[in-house]
Amino acid sequence: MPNPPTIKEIAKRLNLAASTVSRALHNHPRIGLRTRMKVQELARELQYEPNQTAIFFQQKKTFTLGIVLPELSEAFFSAAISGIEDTANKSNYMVLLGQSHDDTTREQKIVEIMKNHRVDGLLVSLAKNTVNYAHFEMLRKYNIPVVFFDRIPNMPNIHYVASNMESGTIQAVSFLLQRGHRVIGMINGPEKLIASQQRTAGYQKAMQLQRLKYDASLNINADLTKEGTRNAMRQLLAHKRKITAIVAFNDYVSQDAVQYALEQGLEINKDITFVSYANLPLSSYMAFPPLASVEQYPYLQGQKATEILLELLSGKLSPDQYQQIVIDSRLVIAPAR
Amino acid sequence: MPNPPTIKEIAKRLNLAASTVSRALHNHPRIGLRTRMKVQELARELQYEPNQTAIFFQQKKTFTLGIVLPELSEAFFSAAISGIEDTANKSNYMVLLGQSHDDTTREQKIVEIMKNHRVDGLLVSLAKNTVNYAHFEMLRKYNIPVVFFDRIPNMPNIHYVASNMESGTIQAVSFLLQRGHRVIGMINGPEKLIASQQRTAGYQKAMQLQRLKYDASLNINADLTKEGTRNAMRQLLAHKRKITAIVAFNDYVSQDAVQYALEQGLEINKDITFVSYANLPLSSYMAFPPLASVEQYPYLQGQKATEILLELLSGKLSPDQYQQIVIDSRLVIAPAR
DNA sequence: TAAATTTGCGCAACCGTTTGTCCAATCATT
DNA sequence: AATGATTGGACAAACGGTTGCGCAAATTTA
Repeated sequence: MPNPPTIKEIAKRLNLAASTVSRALHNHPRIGLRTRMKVQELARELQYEPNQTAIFFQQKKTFTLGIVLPELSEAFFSAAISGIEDTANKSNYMVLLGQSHDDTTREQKIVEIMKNHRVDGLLVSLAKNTVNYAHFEMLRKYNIPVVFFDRIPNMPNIHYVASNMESGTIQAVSFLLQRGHRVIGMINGPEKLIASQQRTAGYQKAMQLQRLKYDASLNINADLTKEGTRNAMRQLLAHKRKITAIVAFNDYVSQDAVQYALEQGLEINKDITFVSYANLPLSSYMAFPPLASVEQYPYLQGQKATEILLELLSGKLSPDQYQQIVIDSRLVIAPAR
Repeated sequence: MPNPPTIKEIAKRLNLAASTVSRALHNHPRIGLRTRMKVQELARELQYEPNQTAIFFQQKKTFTLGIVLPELSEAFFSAAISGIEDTANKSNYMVLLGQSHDDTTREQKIVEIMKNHRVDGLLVSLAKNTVNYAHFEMLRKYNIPVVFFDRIPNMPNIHYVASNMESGTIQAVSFLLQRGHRVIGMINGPEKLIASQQRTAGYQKAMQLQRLKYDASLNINADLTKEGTRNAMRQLLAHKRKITAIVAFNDYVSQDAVQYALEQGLEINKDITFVSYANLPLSSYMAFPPLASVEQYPYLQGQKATEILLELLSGKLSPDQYQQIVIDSRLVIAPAR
């Protein structure tokens, strides 16, 4: 009811200067033990709480991190944000959220609002179609550091954390080869995507490791839609060589592919085996989960990205020491069930 | 590079008082048109942006809403937060996020930090085990309004939005009755949960509508763990009456139950049929998705809750006009596949 | 033409906290 | 005992913007 107690209030009651009270509360050595105790006691008694907005204003700092990402309903991002939040909280930072819903315009607007809210820094995973990065460049002028994660811009001089699909893909293909599969199809993503290129590279290298020939016609670029996946499957199943295993771009694609295979009368894990990349946490509930899955460590990515941002903010890292962390993906074999 | 322009800066250049500039920028009628124009032009030229932290401080308002919920990786909540965010953004509010991970201690800490960050209001869905509400009561002292959603406290005089499981349950059971099922099992949640009681009530009413007798021994309270579900299934399948359909507490429970049924050699949708409550967006990828599912409208709940909070903040709603919105759940029949 | 209004803007206080500087009193040094 | 060093605290400005009030000039009214 009465206004929340302020430092001035405490100062007045104790016949001290506000500055003294402030210092006393911060255990400043220049303040005598006796007054320090008196101040702290009264503060406790009055349930004094520093007014953060005043501090933010005064310090030009809000202890708030802005997060811009496409879509929380995607498991990858909801895991990533947990990593972000946990890490931020440890350093007493809060997390301001904005979903772009994969819309560049929304993304721009969110960045603008967050800038106005004076977030100390930004963690960003790009909207699918964002190709113009002006709204991020602009932040340099305001000295707001940005760390990108997972979906990173094609731009030099940025901080980012991303996962490299190559390592996981090598492992995935090797896993299949080891199990005797020789003709392995790949339902890949759009060709321009770095993630697709990495998958291709992984496929090639895995074959090379076994001194086997890489057959590009087994590697199909699809568009990640259900129809696109079905078309890719059609192609693959019609291939002159008999395909016994398929590496799918992600779990969604994998499921669509499985469905198609079932329709064609194939028996999963017998006639044809699937390996995928983990986007889903619920694979244990899926009808035919992939036999193995490439883990991309979303939590870890969020964590790393946040750590970098925090170091940037604390000055431990200078803004032009561009951090570009690549987290190797890794194959995880599904537990038998 | 030079510090961002301030009102004072503009005032100095134009030989005006800061107050005049401020009013000019706000189109205050007492400021002459000519000076108003001059000010606005220079502001544009200098790319003046009001310092929000200064405004927050001065106005004692942050245009920030705190969201406390258990777990974003649960589809229900990630949908809810979309509703929250979209609604908040429309009114130029930002959203500060905190996950309790279903831990009451974390929940308390988050609320504390958010209070210190001076959020204008809070949207809360309780951690599973929270039974003490002191950390929310405390907010009244600070005049921070709270609107609960979905997981609401058992406490009078609060604002909340929740869904009523009764209506959906009536529809679910009726759906099964209509399809000829006469002995319908229910795997319910913990007895104390309001949501469980609503399910029971719905079950009873649906039977009553058809002048059928409600058999309590068909309605099992389980604990939502996999093991609990399996025990419930054991009981149900051992029931003296032959159960042909089951209403499961949610999709997770449903899947565990399906798994058990399969192990027992039952054929899904023939020997036994499942109906559930939608927590998962991915039912289309599940092996045996429930035949129908009760929709709880998470997006809508988030939206409604936010609207109430915003009205509370704008004064359109007085804090003691307790809003208690119940959204009826509704059965959604799964598309054939 | 004098009085009453209106118009347009400046002054100053204020929001709560932090921090650089200055001053007085106390203490130690020689 | 005079000087210097240390201690403990006060003063005031600053962060950027808002707002109540006052006041002069311009305008209208009687």
